[in-house]
Amino acid sequence: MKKGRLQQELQKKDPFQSAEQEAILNILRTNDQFQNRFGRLFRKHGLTASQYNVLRILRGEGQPMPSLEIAERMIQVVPAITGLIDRLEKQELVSRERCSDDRRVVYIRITRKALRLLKTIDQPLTDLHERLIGHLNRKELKELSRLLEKARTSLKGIDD
Amino acid sequence: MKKGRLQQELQKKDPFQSAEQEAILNILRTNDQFQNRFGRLFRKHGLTASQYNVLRILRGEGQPMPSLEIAERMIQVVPAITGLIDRLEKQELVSRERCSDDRRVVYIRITRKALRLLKTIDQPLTDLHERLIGHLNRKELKELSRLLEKARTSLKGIDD
DNA sequence: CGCCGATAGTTGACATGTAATGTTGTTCGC
DNA sequence: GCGAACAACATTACATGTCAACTATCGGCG
Repeated sequence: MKKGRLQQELQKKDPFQSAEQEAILNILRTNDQFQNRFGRLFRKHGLTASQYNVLRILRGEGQPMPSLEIAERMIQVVPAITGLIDRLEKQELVSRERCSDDRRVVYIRITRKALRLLKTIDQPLTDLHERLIGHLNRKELKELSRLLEKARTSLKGIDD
Repeated sequence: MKKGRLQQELQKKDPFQSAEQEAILNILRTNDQFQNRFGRLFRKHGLTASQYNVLRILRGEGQPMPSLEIAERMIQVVPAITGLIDRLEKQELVSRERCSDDRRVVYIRITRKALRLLKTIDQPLTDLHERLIGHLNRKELKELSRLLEKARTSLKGIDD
């Protein structure tokens, strides 16, 4: 894919301006396209990607957990969780339970209905994973994970 | 291709049983965290990431282009573009121009104000790229890009 | 000409993400 | 213990992304 003349002038350096930029654009682009596929799969089961993530976290935890802890694991800002839980509750996929010790805390519990739903998604999701990057061999997959993990190490300590 | 029952059983136990899943989660997670940083940077300049992308595409093209072409390059569905352009127009960063040949087509033109704005973002953005993955050496960056590009090749022909 | 299917955009309803602000309920210093 | 700082959520306002359905054109074809 060619870059526009103007852009090349403004960023006079390598063809791609920098290997850094190229790598980052590749991450963003790959993510977008993968997210698209996952979104479609989840939608077929009546969920959105975020909703699925909440449920997956709850199942993984194995017991009710506070909203904030869920938010934390989702790398997301807090306010979004409230509405997310609202909608999941409306579908009877989770329930809210006030903690009696500390009445500020709301525990979120996954329902059996949700567990059944997740079970129907497990296999199609695994298949999708396989189709999306199953053509990379094991060594490539490991290397990809290693590089991405290394990339994220820069995030510690950058506040701005 | 389908995996055997063996893999299915293994799959249920350890969340990271497959290297595929691990790699995909790494992509999603890295993307989230990077997007966060970029979002903050753009916001400081009064833009969102999507808005910046539209402007960057227009600058790269060097001339007015139809809405749908912008949407296409952004991997996004069409309707989102309309609102995006609306808000950019309100900020006087782009202007709409009906094509006289084919009156269905709307050309989007970037304004000088927007070009000036982009110029003030160029350097901070380059710096951010550098901070985010500058700690990977050139060989690693190239390999990362190669793997991600290879990963995306699976997207052709999957309609599901 | 006049109708039909395709194309380019727009609009509406809804889920989500972000920031800023408000509400309770807790805890801690004095 | 009492009041202020704190913590856990909720609420509001706004930008964006998704799908479905609609409008305005365009291009052919009879």
